[in-house]
Amino acid sequence: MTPRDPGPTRAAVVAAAEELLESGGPSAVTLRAVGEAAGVSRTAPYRHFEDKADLMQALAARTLETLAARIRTAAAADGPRTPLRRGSTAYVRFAVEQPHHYLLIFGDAPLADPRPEADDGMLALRELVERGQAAGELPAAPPRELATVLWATLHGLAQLRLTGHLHEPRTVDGATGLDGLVDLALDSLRPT
Amino acid sequence: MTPRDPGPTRAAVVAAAEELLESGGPSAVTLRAVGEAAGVSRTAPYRHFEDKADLMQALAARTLETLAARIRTAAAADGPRTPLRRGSTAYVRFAVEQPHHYLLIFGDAPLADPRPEADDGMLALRELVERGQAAGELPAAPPRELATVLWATLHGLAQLRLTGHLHEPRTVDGATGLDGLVDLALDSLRPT
DNA sequence: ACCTGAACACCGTTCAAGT
DNA sequence: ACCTGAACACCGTTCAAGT
Repeated sequence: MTPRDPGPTRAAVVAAAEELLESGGPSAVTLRAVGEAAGVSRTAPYRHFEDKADLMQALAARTLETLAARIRTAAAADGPRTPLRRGSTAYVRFAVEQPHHYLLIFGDAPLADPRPEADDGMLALRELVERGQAAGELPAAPPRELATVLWATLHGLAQLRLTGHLHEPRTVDGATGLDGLVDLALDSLRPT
Repeated sequence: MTPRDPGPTRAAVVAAAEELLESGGPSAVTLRAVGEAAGVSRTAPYRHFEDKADLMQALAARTLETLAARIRTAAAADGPRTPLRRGSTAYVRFAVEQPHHYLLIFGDAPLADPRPEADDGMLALRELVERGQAAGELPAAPPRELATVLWATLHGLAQLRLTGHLHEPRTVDGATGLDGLVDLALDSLRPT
């Protein structure tokens, strides 16, 4: 709580940025607003982050971990559907629930650091694919490439929806909206 | 050529914005730069467009038409591959060739007008799907939803690539990079 | 009707100065 | 080492004034 050592200020800055992003979207995250919400001046963040992009990347790293955890938790849960289907649904649901955070990690803005971890952070999807292949749910294509195709499909559905290009998907096969499209995509991916 | 009637100025503004977008990306498209490049003041565009978003939407509409034409032209061409595969490849190639224009129409920025034409502008993809179904290349799912899934996959591959999240896709089955992933996606979509 | 120049309310970032 | 306040170079947009 004491604003002396670097820890609290840095944590307060990150927390302020995260809250502003969630409540007001990316345009609400200005260093002026962040400083005010964190109780410091608008230039104080420069002592803890190189620039604004560096601060946003710290948020992105946290979000990426949360997304991977959601996928793995959903895949590990019980239920009539397969782990592949539960994990895929969890992906698009996370995007819809946290649109600004999702677009922060996979939106247009080129993250300063094109770190491979981001892709390998999508290792959770690779796990889903390998389980799906073992269960005979998916074609016997190279897992890495097949995971990329699955990622692209889930991301495409989510991003088009969040950006307003895909308006209110209709009910498909009893499932509603995006979930139904995810199921349709997985139904269409047949094993060899 | 005479800068008297509204036509030339408006056309010059659009042309200037288009050139700036292609050469310098979205951050280079400022009304000041547009005005200078068009030979008018920076506030002159306000006589022809409501605001900057309105100007960008005029560019987006043109780009959308170009993309649809590319898909249809590729599908109508001759070659060993099917129309579905040629059209799908043409989609991602357009995105890679014109990254800024592609992200203008399907990127994060919510177009002011969430017009249904954008989706129906993707009617070209719907046509591909219906031809693919008739040829026994695709599952017998509802064409509208299947076209959405195809769109999401192609868009996902393109957008992740353009934003740097998908770096240099490896060679897949002899085809290179993104084209190989498009082929893999279509290979995995099996008819019932 | 179209255009201009100054002005306004914002940004991110830099830097000399303080503790 | 950390923080501050003023300053700089940008934005989009508005508006009174000109032709």
